[in-house]
Amino acid sequence: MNSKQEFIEKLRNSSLRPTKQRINICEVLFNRDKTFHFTINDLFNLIKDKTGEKVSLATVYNTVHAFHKKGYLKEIPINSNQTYFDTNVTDHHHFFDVKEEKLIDLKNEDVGPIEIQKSIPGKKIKSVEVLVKLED
Amino acid sequence: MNSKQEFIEKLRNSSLRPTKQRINICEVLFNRDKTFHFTINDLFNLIKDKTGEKVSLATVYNTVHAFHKKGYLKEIPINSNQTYFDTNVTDHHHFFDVKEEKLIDLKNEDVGPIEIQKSIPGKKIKSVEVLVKLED
DNA sequence: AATCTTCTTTAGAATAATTATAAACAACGA
DNA sequence: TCGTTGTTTATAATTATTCTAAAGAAGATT
Repeated sequence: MNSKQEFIEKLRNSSLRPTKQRINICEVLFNRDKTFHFTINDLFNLIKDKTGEKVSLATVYNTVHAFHKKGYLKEIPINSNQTYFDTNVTDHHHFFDVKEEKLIDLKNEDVGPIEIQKSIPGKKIKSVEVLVKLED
Repeated sequence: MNSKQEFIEKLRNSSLRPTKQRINICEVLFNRDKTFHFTINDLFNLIKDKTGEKVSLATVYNTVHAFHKKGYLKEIPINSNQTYFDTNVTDHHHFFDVKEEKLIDLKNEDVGPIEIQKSIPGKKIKSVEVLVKLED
């Protein structure tokens, strides 16, 4: 359980002023035990449901992008009509249940080490992500 | 170099009638030595440039989706505003140069074998894709 | 070849996710 | 408290993709 104080710190670290709206967003994002996979639309709806207060869609977009930039959220590469984010920002991979359109975390130890034996001059590796698509 | 006859076969295999437009699309997609990574918009513009004939955007979408469904094209999971496809439908992975927004093929042997040591009851693995993001 | 049926193409409209705008408002520091 | 700067919001704009319905082309049948 995170406290409001922690959210305020997180926001300040992200150079964001701790406003009522942003704290509500944090409440939904970070006040949980398990990792949370979501689309902006999921989040937008959950804020209304969980806090009883509405935050404008534009603010949800802005805040999520700011957190993403600061590394408090991870963007998951999937081809979907919506962009998925993850509150688990550690190095890890995903299952994607194509039918249910649901993401499931894969712990790093669930996937053997991945060795990339090719390099591109002048470029370095920023991230290595595995997406395992699931079907019935 | 593929011939028009091969395109016609490909189309028939996909339950598509070989029309002038679709053959032009094939010309741009499959008449090449190297693998081709593209967005619908790339393809749309290339058709005009390479064949001198315009094909409507709707037809490009329809045909690409039909080929994708039949396995003649692969969709690459990336978070981008546009969907990327690949003419290389063999099992392989990708570099994505974030700055240039460009894809580069990774041969399967460039990436060690990937072992997934977790399973979800009732689901089976459809695909395993590695995306390596590159930065400067 | 003429005809009929079915599939295809097309322009344009509709949809949906995301981003931009600019005015009202809130947080912060002096 | 006041002034500055950052923030929220509704709404408009943008962009990728899908839908629609009418005109046209392909394939089968005679």
